[in-house]
Amino acid sequence: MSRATLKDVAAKAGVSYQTVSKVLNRRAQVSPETERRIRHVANELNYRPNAVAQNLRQQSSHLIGYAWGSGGSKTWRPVNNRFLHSVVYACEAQGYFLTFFTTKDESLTDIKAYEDLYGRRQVDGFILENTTENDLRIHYLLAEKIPFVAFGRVEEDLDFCWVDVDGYYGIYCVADYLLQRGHQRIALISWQRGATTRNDRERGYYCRLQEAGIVPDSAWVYRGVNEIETGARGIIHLLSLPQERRPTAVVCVSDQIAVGAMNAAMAEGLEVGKDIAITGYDDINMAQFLHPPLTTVRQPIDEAGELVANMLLGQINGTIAVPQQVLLKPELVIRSSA
Amino acid sequence: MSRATLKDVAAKAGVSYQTVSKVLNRRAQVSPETERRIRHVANELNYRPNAVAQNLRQQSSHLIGYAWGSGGSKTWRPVNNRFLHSVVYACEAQGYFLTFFTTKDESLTDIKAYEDLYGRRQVDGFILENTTENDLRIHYLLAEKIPFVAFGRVEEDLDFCWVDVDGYYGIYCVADYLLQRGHQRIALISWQRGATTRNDRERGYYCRLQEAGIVPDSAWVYRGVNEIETGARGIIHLLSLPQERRPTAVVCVSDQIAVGAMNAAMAEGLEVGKDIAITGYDDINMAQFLHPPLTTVRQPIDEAGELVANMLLGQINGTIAVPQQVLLKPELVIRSSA
DNA sequence: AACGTTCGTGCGAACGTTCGCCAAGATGAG
DNA sequence: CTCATCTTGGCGAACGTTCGCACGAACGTT
Repeated sequence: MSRATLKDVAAKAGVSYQTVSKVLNRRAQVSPETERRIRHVANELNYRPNAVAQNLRQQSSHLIGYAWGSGGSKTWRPVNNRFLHSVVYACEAQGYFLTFFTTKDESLTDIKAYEDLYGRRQVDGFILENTTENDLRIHYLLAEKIPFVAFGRVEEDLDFCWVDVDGYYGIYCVADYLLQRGHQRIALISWQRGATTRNDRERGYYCRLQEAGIVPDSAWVYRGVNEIETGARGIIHLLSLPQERRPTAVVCVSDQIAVGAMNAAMAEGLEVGKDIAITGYDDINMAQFLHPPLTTVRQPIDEAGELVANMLLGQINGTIAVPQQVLLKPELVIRSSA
Repeated sequence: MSRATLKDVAAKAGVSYQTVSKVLNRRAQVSPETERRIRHVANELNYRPNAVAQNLRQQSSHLIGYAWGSGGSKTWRPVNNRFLHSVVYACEAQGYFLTFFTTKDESLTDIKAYEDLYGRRQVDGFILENTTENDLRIHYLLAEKIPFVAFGRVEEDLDFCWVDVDGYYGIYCVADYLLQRGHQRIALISWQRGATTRNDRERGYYCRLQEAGIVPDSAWVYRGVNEIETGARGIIHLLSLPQERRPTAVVCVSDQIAVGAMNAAMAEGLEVGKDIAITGYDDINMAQFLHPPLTTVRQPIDEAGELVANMLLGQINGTIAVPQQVLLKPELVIRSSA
């Protein structure tokens, strides 16, 4: 049960409870004998400091907020498992925990939730994800000087803490690799929305092609939502082009899209990796088990999560200078789909 | 900033701070005039009760613990997004939040983490997932009378709170459907491990076949880990059987396995849904976008999450009698793969 | 006019910590 | 033998709430 409090320990050890506190926090000189006795009793009673009381005293909840968007209870946005796990792990190492909260709108920009949580001191800071252009949250949190770190920068000229992965570089590498493999007509299946990330990755494509002296056919770029079907539709569209304009390689901005593209290409009788090259982005678990295994881009997600967490905790504890920004480089993973 | 406390509001409204508290908690008769004044000032100062102080006073952290297993920082187990979201949502409706913590071993049975968290009163209870036979956590939590609810029952004869989905019924329905469609030689690709869930689903298969007077060929059951490749290996194995023993339908215990099975079958030149029937279990997002769309079993995950959360909160608040057990029925989703 | 009742508030205490200051007793130097 | 210093530990206060009890005033009842 561990109902024992400082007073219980103190009573049994014959000292004042404040002394017990000091001993257990190693900030008191007491005689070795007393210390031994106190520790012994604490151990015997299985004493554990009450975290809530500590939090009150220390004016900190030791909790980090992370929004989980949803419109009503119905829809929800999947969270990035891998990222979150490394955040949780890093937080815990410093005595903090991550707590989820839901926002009314799916886009996470429901300011009231943030205001309330921080106003009530339920959390010491926030981790933002899925940031958008003109993100209300960023403006609000900056204005209120509430600690936060975003995973994903925005194009605006705001000076705040973020960690991001260089999508420009990732797609640039993909295009570079495809060019090296002799491809000349390279297509892109991208998103319609998702401003920052989208623009970033598309720039990687355009830049590398331009450097190679290739002017992309406007029909080579197909856009849709981030779903498997978009990949399939993209392929159908691309294969409908006349022979001489038809691409031999297709760059997809996500593995999900690539899966659809591969399926559709196979359905059209093409052998992926031979008749047509297809690449993805993210290196999802499934990527290596697909047929053929998918050439894709792996983001250093674990590292990103750890950085985000430590940056936020540093900010909260005042041990780092803010703002800080970190741009990580992703890595090309070559398999046989391209 | 919202630094205002009860005392600030009280001072400005010319009453004692305890009165402010009572008014705001609606548990005091005060004159309408005083109430109006207090509310006005509270609003003006943007007062929010300090959650940590409330928690200390109320002897409750209003936090629910949820373990995220990992061996070191490297590996991690994906969490069930859908389930978690509905848990978070239901908790929040009652003023509780969900917090993650990591356990040393992947199997989540690191008792120390639970002991410590509850001992320090950092959480009011736990939600268990991925329960195993002879689950140390269940034994420990029961013995210590720590509130918890498990998503997933175990076969042992322990009386605790759980919510589960009837895997027996799910697979039974699948087999039933396949029989109706005229299949006689029905195979099963299952897990090697995962005692309770596995046994449950397998029973559904065996029972329905037995009821139909079919004695399953022992070669019809293939087992492996829960990965795409297992499905592929299973199909290779099944197709290697002589014509008259070769199954015309394959029941997979997860969509992941089914994906592998479908890929392999297609690679062998079979048309899935026509030459061979393949079914999955889970109805993952991707299922409807596969080629052909996958016939599978959908679990009422949202409902399960909500039930788990409410059962736990009821237990914590002492408003429900424990233990309670709920077994939910899954639903067959017919598409064209079978 | 004396006496319960209800209403509207105030007040003390408690939840379990941490932190700084102060007081004995022991120790050493002059 | 006295005075400064160090060691050891006690004590009060504070963090921001909630809750029960008490108390004066107003009110209605005998």
